[in-house]
Amino acid sequence: MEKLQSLRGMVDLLPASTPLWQGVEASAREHFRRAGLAEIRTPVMEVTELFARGIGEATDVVGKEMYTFLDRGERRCTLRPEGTASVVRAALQHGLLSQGPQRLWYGGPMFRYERPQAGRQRQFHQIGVEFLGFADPRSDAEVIALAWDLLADLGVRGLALELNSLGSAEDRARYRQELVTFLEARRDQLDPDSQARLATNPLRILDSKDAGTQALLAGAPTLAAALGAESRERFQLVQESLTALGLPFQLNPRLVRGLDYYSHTAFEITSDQLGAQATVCGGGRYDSLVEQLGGAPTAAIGWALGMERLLVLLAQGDPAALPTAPAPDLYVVSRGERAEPLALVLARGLRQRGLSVELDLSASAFTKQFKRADRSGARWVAVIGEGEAESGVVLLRPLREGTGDPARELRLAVKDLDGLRLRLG
RNA sequence: GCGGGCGUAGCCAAGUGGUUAAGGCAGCGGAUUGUGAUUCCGCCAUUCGGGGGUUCAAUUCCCCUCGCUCGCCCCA
Repeated sequence: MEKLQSLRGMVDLLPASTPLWQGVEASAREHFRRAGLAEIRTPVMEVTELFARGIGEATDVVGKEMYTFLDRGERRCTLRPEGTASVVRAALQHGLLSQGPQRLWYGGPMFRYERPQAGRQRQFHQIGVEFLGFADPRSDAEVIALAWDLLADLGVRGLALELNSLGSAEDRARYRQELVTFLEARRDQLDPDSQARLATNPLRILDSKDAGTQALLAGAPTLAAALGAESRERFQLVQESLTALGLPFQLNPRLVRGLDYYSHTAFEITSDQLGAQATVCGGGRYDSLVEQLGGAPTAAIGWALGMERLLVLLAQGDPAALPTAPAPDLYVVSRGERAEPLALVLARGLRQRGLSVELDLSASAFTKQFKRADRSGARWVAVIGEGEAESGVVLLRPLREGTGDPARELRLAVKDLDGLRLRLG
């Protein structure tokens, strides 16, 4: 029989790595708590139209990367490829925005049908932030600082913050026209990918990696020059706020980002330690999305952070700084017909009092049980053998500090759970 | 979707066209039926990702396929 395996690009997170995930999640939660964000959880599946309309038909994500299928009711469904569209949909559906601006965060799996490679899986995980109803340039800085501080707090080094402004929808449309006019005249000098994008998504040509295309772009009209006075001033204010916060950023005029809904501020936090997929966190302003999805015009900005990519960076840092699985407070060994039930009761009683207790269920020789006790990393081992069962007294021996010192061993009544709890705490 | 590299046990890994596929780690059992270092002994791949072909004979050569991996595209 063929071995059953997980689907391509869908990876298991094994016990060895879950403490690290939990550590990152806990840290993110704490940062969000301090900044007054509320968590929102949306379904991993939505009607396809949400993404088609929200992200943009011409984008690669919608065009070729979505997991889309018909359910039993013939509805066209899609596994979410990103979080923003769902969050906006949920906010509109439940009238959240009529209660005022929303500072939200979310986390969870996203799905894109792509060829897996370093830092990219088909099911991957994002933590994201969406500020709905905030137009002030300071909100851009606040949102970006949230990502930056979280990453810094996690100990990630060597990050760069890249920043650009895509201008208003009108600026973009005007620039798009200028760019297309310029490039159409030089179409044959473009690489094939860029030629195709000329019709579908011309701004994306700006961050083409093709050397010839980049050379050509050196003489092209720039996005920065196409920004209207208002957009320019706004971008200036964002930069001033970032500077006031001490965030070092680099202007990257070629930073465009693939999703249609971005406007004004666009940013990425990148690392040169990630291989081809350098972006750990990306985001920007999307002032037109809420309206596009049927709501009132609402300014908004957010970002998403790739968990897998972040973990790659953490793994490159100091291993000792990473969270590992916690050791139990106590390991209980027992042997004998009368002892074993007592050990079971003891373990449960101490757990009910808040201790973490691992119970040896092997019924093997004490030597074996002690080896396991030692390897468990527990601070104490509790021993119940025939003698202890007879007298109703459990032997507690320290396994870490004070180990080997008979004076540090304790003997307490098995039934005195509160007393045991106190000594073991 | 396209290109490169790689698939021998849970992990690392040697190996050869020819009887029983090294070794290490981990695991399990025992030496030690009341005590955790170390050490010692034993067990742990009817099989070399899967299928087909060549051959007297294939893990080894050929083809296909699947998977992993790196890159392109794109994104977190």
